[in-house]
Amino acid sequence: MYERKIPVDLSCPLRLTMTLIDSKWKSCLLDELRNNSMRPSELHKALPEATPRVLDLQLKELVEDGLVAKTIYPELPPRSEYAITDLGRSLLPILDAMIAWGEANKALFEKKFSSK
Amino acid sequence: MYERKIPVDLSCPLRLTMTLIDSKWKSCLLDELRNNSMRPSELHKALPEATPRVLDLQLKELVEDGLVAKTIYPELPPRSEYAITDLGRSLLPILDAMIAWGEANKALFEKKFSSK
DNA sequence: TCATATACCGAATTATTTTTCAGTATATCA
DNA sequence: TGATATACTGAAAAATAATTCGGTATATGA
Repeated sequence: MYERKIPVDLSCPLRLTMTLIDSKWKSCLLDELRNNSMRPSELHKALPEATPRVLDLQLKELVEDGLVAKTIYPELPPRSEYAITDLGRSLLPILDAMIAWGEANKALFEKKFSSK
Repeated sequence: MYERKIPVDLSCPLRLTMTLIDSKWKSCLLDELRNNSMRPSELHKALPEATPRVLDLQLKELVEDGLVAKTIYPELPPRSEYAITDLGRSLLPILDAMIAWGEANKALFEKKFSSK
């Protein structure tokens, strides 16, 4: 796994919160898990633009950070499930606010980003 | 300026909102500007860990995205000021929620990130 | 036996962001 | 004159994140 060379600054609570969720798919993963536990293959179906690899990597970090819990069922073929934790759930109001903001302002940015 | 090769997906309002603020210093810049317009040198004093270069680059993007407005005073030595716009201000409740979350959960992550 | 589904992992490559460094310009002040 | 402060820029390098590809394992069912 990648070892950071420049340490994250924790003295800024904003940076701390951002650090936990600002990877490409983390916020979407938390949003998907808000209602149900899901298996990796289901998450991939729900977020088809993400490669299974990146979901796997980011789920692992979410688990490390305590926002998501992983359960492995010792079956074959293998089965595992990811569930949001209470800590992860406590971020949902923030995600909800971002979703609402994005919906309210979507039109403003559609043109702008089409070229980006 | 860097030209994106992989386009940003706008169909997800969460991704849209994240995209606008998830650079290293953008959220901190918006937070600094909430009460007063500030000059680049003042912002650098307020965020001493950020290089002037990166603040400059990210301010430019915030201006492009309409979250911050720039005023240039035709004086010498040169003076310019950055102010948060109404659109930028509408993100502050989200930042406030992130700040509150970060403060509430800071202790949990202090050890974890000391090695990261 | 062979293909399938499932979850996972390693490593190389590519994409993106941030840092670093060396500049530009110009009035003011010592 | 020469140092200073201010805002800004270009370009290369370094750091970080994401993508791509190929491989592991194993029971089940054809």
